[in-house]
Amino acid sequence: MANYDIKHEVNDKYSLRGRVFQKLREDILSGKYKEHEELKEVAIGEELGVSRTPVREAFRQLELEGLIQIVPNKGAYVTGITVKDVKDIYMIRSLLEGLCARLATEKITKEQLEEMEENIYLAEFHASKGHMDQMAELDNRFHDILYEACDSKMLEHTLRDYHQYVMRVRQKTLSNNTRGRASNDEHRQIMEAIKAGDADKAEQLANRHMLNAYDNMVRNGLYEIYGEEERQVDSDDGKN
Amino acid sequence: MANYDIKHEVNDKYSLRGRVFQKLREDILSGKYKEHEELKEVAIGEELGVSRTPVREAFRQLELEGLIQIVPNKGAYVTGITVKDVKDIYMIRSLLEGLCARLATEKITKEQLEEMEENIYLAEFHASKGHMDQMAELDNRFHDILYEACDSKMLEHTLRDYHQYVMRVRQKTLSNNTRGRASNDEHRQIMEAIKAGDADKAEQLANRHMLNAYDNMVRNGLYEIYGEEERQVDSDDGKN
DNA sequence: TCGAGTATTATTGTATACAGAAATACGATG
DNA sequence: CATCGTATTTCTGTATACAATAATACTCGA
Repeated sequence: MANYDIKHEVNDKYSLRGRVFQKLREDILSGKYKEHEELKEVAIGEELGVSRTPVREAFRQLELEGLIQIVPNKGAYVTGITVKDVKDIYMIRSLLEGLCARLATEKITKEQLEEMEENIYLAEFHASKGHMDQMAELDNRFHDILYEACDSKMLEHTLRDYHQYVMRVRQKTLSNNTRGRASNDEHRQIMEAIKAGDADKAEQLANRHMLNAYDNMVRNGLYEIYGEEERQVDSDDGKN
Repeated sequence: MANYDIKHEVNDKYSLRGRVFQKLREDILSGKYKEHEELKEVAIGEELGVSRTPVREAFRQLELEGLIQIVPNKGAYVTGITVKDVKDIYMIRSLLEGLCARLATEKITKEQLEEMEENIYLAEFHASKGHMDQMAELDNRFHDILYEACDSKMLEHTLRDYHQYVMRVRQKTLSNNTRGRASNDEHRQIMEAIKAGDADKAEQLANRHMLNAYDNMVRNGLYEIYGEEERQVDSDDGKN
């Protein structure tokens, strides 16, 4: 039987629809389109030089990703992320990253483990140099490896979704160096627990890692700036 | 600021696309379209008396829901659920339903609590009568209330997705009456913990509720029938 | 001046037409 | 008879045309 297990992210990057989808997602995540902004099919289409058809299809996908909301016969609006959403996501991620680490302890391959070690090593280097961009990228990659390593496409998919979602909040403004190092230290601990085959510890550490990231985010001003629950978040400093 | 919080399930049931989407989802979940079966746009369109446009848009949504997989320039294929997927989902749900119950303990409204009590009461009645259809419906509704009650649209959304996903497996073949009653008993315990404001207990009970449902599913033959990991699941008896 | 009702416009929803890719059938050639 | 290449067919991908709906502007009367 054929293996239909194409990498999820592929999403047809060579079709117009795929490109529109990716472009819009990026623009929403990067903040080009503000919360509650209306996206008009023709306008987007003209901007990207395509007709409404691929735009509409991309819209349907973005809606399911939770990035926009389509009101029938009215329009498509960029969904807002509230402070509470972010909090909820970190709660959920805390549990699921824990589970992921637990599963990864059993399933991780030698290659994945090696890439993890390398990732942590590299991150240390960049931390010492203050290269925040690379830090962020390595951080993302670390979690990605973990997601792959758990060997559960369901869990992987969910975690990726959430991870991507909160990246909206992290945006350009990267975390401060202090959290960057602490985060990397936590990565190392998680890695070592996995390496040692201690699933319980790995789970617990991954769990805390998320909660720490959230705490840090809160301390760094998310709540001070956008205090009220209903307020929308524009950016933050949380380092996961 | 307008409240865009439309009910998630609405999905535009009065547009052609919405109807196509729902119909296809139902047909996939009910097993009318088998795993790996190819869905052709024109065929579906003709069957439902609509053009390809709404069908295509529905396809894009179904893909994101994970029910079909679209291969560019080739076609749309019904995705398979492996036994491992089901297992993973129950693991994930166990954690998240626990969290959901915990949150609900704080946030549940009087109306929701009342509906829950009514639900359990009714389910008891139908259990005694052997009305399996109603039991299944009430079971779904119980979890739905819980999802609403946690007051977290992120969590609610994720749980609904998973819930729907495993319903594919449950399909027509409903659980045996024994599990139905046990399940309802567990619902009652969860409800009572929530009512008593005991979040820890509610979490723990909801947690176990999922694991029990999974165990029951396994005992009822899921693994005996479709023993190998890679095998696709057609149906089962798990009662969540 | 205000408001109800209506015309107008803008935008989404759907159907269809056309283009391009993939699968299949077919036939020439060795 | 096998096989490669090419026509044919069947699909999906995209653009456009048309219909329906919602928002807006306008007119007329009180």
